[in-house]
Amino acid sequence: MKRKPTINDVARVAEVSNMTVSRVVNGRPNVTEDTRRKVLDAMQALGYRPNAVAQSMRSDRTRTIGLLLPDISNATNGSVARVVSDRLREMGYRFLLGSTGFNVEVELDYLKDFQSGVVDGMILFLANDQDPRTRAALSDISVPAVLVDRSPGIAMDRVLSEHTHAMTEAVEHLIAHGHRKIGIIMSPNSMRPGRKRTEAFLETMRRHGLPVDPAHVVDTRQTVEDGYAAAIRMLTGDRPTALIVGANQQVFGAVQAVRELRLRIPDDLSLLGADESQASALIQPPLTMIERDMEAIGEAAISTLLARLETPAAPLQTMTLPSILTCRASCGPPPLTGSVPAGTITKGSPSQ
Amino acid sequence: MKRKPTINDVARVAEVSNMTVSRVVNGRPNVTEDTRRKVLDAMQALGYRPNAVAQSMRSDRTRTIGLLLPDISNATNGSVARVVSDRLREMGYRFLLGSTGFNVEVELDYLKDFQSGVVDGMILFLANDQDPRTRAALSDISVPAVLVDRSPGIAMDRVLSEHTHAMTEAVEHLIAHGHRKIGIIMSPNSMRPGRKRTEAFLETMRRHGLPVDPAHVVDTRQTVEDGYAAAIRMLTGDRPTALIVGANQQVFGAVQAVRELRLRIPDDLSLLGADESQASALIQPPLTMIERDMEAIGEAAISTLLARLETPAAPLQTMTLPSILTCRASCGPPPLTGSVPAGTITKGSPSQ
DNA sequence: TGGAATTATGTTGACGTCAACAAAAATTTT
DNA sequence: AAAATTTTTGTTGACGTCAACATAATTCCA
Repeated sequence: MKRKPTINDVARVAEVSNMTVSRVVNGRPNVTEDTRRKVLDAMQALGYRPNAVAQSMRSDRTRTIGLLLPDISNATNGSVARVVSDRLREMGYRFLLGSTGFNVEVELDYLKDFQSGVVDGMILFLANDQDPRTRAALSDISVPAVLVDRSPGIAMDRVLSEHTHAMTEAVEHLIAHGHRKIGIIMSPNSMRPGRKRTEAFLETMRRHGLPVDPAHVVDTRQTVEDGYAAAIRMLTGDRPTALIVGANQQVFGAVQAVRELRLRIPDDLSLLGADESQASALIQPPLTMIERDMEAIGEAAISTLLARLETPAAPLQTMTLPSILTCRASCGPPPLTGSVPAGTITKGSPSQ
Repeated sequence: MKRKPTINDVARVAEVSNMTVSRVVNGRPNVTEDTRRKVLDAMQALGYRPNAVAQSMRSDRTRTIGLLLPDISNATNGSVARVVSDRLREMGYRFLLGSTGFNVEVELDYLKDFQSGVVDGMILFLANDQDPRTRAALSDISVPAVLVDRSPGIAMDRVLSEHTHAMTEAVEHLIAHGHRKIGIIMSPNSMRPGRKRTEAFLETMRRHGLPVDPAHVVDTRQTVEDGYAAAIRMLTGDRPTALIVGANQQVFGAVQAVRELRLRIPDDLSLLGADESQASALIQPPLTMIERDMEAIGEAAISTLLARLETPAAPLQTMTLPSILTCRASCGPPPLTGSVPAGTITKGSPSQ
């Protein structure tokens, strides 16, 4: 593994100046076919590759984008990463990844690091858009950045998901099935999806005059384990007849909890999930879910960012992408026995 | 978003030389507490961050590692990426990701790109270790690299999985249950796991004197769709009584196929999967699987690579990590009716 | 207190590339 | 064939940092 040849080495071998080599490398005009040949031969002979670091140094552009995600091992994040990777490669960009583990300190580290000149721009799926340190870091950022589904109240380019409609529809779907006691497990308020979805849930329940047991509204970390623990707790004792699990990984934990408690879906419990598109193919019965197209979100983030790099002075942009409720087989009428209050009439359930 | 301050700007403000600033930044000794204070104040005031590109230029080290994976959206790859990300961050490295989509051309592009000085080393989960172009690219690589579970026959640092034992055990597990017609769906021979596992399958069947229907040995791309298609094809008509699905994503497709064909697991078909650790938690019944600790593999790759960076001249290293067969509930005796040839005696099935 | 030893700070140049300008060679024009 | 133009090639310096060396300031000890 010998020293890498530089443009000067090529120049020496080809018996031209380094500038001529540079012209050949960059496909500039005004080089004789003859000279070009000599240079290409020399490059070939030496196995020359332009040094990207030196190029970045000269041009002050790295052709690298940073992507910050809470957890790359999670398939939802993974599909974002894939589309980001693919699109960026097509556009001739490299791609620096940071998996923050939902940890604010780690996130702040990455935000700092990405401002040391290693990336031309960044796409941020933050773990927390409310922490004052994060907000401070965001407000004097020195590199173009696109925020994805977070709203820290700082003027930035953003790609948002619409959460309110879909959650409202989801809750009303359950209500239409006759549910009155509905529980929700959600990611923390420090993330926009959890915030918006919980808000929409509470608001919809309120509008329908349905009481919400505080013990049936849980926000917790976005992991299988926490989803499991929350579901176990909520489903033992005075349990709801329907459960909304609003964050991707948590769905898996909740399903596991339901199985262990020997509850049948949807006979004993209606389960309504969110975001984890693979789950629907795997879990029996297929889950009714609030879904969003993570790949489209990734694409939107990239095109927003690349547009920004192209036109730094353009006005800030916010794109909003929909969430949709996809009905499958995990929701039905509540069980007639058990915790349904006497006197309640189960309304005819709509076709699922 | 103003021009980024340089070390010289800090020097001017602090009324010292740039070298003094450099010393402060890098925590070098021989700086008066007084001067250090002045410099730190100036850095603070200007919001100075050292330019990583210039540092790389100077030191010829980027503190960045490249990771090449077939598909980052896949949870198995994702968990590798996570551990790589975490460990590298701890060690003060950045992390450049390439998701190749199982595409050799893309892979070659990345291999070239990663040799332009943007990374200090790379970890390679190649899509193909047999393609002559890939092998050529690997044999005159100019950056330290660790190959993960690939063996192109080129002397390199490697982290391998042991496949033969686990697959042999898996096949014998099925044989002990009484299966004689066993099918296998596997990733292509261009990847070591597919190669080794198929070999072990065939060898074990041979040793037990069991015939193998060529239509029951399929290798195909490592996707849900291809796993589904292969399973549908194999399970209609003269189907095996047990099916081994040896590549992670394919398992999901196969399960879907089994459900659509209304086959019960394990009553109608024994199913034995591999690698997809999350599947066991999600799929009912829990699948008996050949498993390996992808995080350990990721850790091993990193420590091998970092050791190489530390000691470039050390002898090449190969680490081998185990696969283990974990029995759950998806394998049982073959159905008595149907395709079991007359006269065959089903042997007592061992406790699963 | 003066000179040696130590500590603090500064100056120069190089990493590899390429823009900007400069010079040389080839081509066209008159 | 000399001048003007165009095309090809070359030279210099700067991007930001820091090692190596150089110098200035301080401390130490006889």
